[in-house]
Amino acid sequence: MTNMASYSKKIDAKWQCKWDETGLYKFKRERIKDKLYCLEMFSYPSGANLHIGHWWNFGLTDSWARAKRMQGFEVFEPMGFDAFGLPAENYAIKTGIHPQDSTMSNIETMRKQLRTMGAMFDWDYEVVTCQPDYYKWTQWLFLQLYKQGLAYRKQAPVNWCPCCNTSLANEQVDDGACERCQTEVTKKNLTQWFFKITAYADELIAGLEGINWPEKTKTMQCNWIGRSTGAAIKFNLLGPDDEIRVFTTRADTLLGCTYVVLAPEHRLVDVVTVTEKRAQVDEYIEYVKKQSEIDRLSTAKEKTGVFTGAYALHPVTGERLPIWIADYVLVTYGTGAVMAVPGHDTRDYEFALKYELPIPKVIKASEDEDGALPFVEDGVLVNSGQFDGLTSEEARLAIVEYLAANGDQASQTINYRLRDWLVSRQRYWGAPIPVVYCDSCGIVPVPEADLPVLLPYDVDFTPDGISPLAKSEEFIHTPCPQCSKPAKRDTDTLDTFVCSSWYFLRYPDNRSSDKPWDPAWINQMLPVDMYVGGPEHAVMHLLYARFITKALRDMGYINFDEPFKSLVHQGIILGPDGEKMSKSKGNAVSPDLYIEAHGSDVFRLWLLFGFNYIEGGPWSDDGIKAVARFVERVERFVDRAVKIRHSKSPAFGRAEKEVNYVLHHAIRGITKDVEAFGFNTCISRLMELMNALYRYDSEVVDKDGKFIYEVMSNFVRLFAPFAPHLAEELWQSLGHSYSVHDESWPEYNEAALVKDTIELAVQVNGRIRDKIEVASDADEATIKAEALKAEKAVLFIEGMTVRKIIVIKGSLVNIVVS
RNA sequence: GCCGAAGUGGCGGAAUGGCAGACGCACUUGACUCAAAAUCAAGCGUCCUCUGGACGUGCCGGUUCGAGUCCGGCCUUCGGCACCA
Repeated sequence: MTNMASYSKKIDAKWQCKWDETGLYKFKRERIKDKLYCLEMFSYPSGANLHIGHWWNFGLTDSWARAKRMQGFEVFEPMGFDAFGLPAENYAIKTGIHPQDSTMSNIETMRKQLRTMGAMFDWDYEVVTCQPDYYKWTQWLFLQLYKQGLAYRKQAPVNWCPCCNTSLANEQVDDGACERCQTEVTKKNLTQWFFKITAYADELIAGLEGINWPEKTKTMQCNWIGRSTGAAIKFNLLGPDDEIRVFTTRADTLLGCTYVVLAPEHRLVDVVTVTEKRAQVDEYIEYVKKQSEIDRLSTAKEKTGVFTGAYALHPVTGERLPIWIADYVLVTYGTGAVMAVPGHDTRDYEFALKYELPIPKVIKASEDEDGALPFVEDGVLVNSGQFDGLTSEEARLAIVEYLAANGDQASQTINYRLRDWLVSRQRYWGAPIPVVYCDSCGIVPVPEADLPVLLPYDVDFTPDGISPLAKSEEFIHTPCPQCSKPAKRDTDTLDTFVCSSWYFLRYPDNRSSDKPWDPAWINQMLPVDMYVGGPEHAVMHLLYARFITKALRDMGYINFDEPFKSLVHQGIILGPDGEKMSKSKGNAVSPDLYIEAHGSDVFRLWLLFGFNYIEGGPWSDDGIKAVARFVERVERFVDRAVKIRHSKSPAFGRAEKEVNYVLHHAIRGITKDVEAFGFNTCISRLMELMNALYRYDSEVVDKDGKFIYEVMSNFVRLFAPFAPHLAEELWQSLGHSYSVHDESWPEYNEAALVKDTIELAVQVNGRIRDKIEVASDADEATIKAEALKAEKAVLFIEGMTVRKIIVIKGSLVNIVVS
């Protein structure tokens, strides 16, 4: 018996040390030509130990990257921390422990824990977003966007989370509630900084074409951007010299417009409302304000509105159209005003019925059909004067053209659902916005030479809706960079999504101190070849990162258009109860006990084997023992292979051929499956190979020990990405030299996959009746003849006429009879 | 309401239009053992008149020699969008 220690976490530690000492996974910059940038979404340093989600994301992606490394790629797999953000600040409010202190100590814990995972992270390239050497460049990024006019400040009603005490970007509002704490958001009028992501709306859609991302994610981004083509049409007011601009995708229904609706918050409401209606209108606006965002957006709710007493003029007929205000028109979409066509829009229809407004029909399904209203599809125009008889499609062009020619009253337009990205946050634990306000000079960006604008340590961050930095006298007061007169700093911090929208650019050049990165180097290292992270970032982070990349490209700092060439979303491992894991629900499962008991590779193997990576599912440890058993089987067989290694080698016979077949079948399968993150089948193939080896050992008396040793060596190579520590140990036990991870990936041999004889199923009329054994190179005629002789098949053929025989090579024969 | 994905044994899950349930878990039986554990071996979709056969991948239909897979219609679950003009 070879004296090998059986696998445990001691083996993990042993090899982790060795890897560190030998710098095994250090990225070799000179091999840039073969680089493969494999990135996992970096994590927020929360206090607790690593959870299953981290393992699932980092550990399994690492297995993918390890396979790639063995296939000859120089893998760049960095790790870092998205360290700014609310949880640390909230924790501080509760406990008095400063975010800086808790974050840095959490990071230390996580670093240690991540090392025990045994991933290939190259810590030389770590980034920590809350450190001045990182956020200096986050601020730099802000200044570049500002210079380009892509960062601007405006007063607007913004989403406000009363619980987080801060404003939120549109993307951070989920069903009218704060994405983070589920508190209902309210509106607040504030002057805030925005990034002009809308300037890239079209390109953000177009860029989706060329990247290897899940279709679902692309669709989500596309929907989020919400591009719709239509027309802008002007309605002059009766009386005041002003106009209402509306956006519509249905200019063809213009002649059916019987009133115009403004959102209650629309600028013109105040202008048009007549004196007699003023009280009613004001009252209505008050009523709307009191509605919650959720109620306001509910489609189920009955629409309400009020007549302003004013009229607009129909751009074609000149007819007087009453101007209403109603809550079903949103100030945030389009122009905040609509032309109401009750005959052909369900919402306008409902509203018109309720307030007894006329509902004419201007579109028919076809010339001779006459359906009920509202009819919302395209059709043929009627009651539309000169436009009668045109199809909707034709009319959309004709009507806009006519109006354009007639005093520039309309134009073709594209409208987007996407809003500019609000980046100001009234919180402490973030990167300060590098801007100074001077009474004489106005908005003055902090000169790049003065960066970083340091986040002060001693700050009262009690949440009261006022930015904590505003309460720091030492922070706010600064001389104006332009005129040196006393001025004040911006007291808001940047949305943490700003930090994470460029970190992948910093990793490869994380020590650069005079510029954020060296463009020549970054242009070689990027784009990221494989990006793996949760589907919850499908719009927010991934859209922001794409936008920032495109903006930086336009400024000449990088030369590529898309940051992430390929993207995979891992599934979510739920609690054993099928609910999302969370501390408060008490269904969180910690990996630690499993690792303590079985070692990190067994835990990793179980994650790989027990679930589908893309789908995830409820946690269960039912099979972890099976995996531990498998590992023991593997260890025992390594001993066995070493023992019989020098037994005499008979001719390479049937039994050896069978084992060889299973080996090459496994190589082929694993090579293909690992590519698509199909890890569970990879482990299955390895189990099959192990089963075949045991079968051989117990059935064959005259063993070919040298061959079995070779097979086992290949097994360990294939095993290495999935059980990195154990594989090193086994590799050593086999007598090979360090390191198995520097070995090349086995290649399969077509010839080994060709068996001497193969079993074919014999079907009669598509139902399996018998099996036959034929030579694998048998021709069709032979196979047909054999099939017709198959005993059990004959019973079903007798007395029938054979119509056709279909032969599927290597699989089956179907005899069609009648 | 619109868009998309999914639905396979008791369980996790496999199946380029070609032998459904690979690989495991759980379970049953046997070997070894004083016994247990471990290990090894066998069985394990349902039903029946059981050396065989019928049925079977959410439901109903279709295409095909052949459908879990393709097409049409439904049901359920999940995800996204939703008074978006």
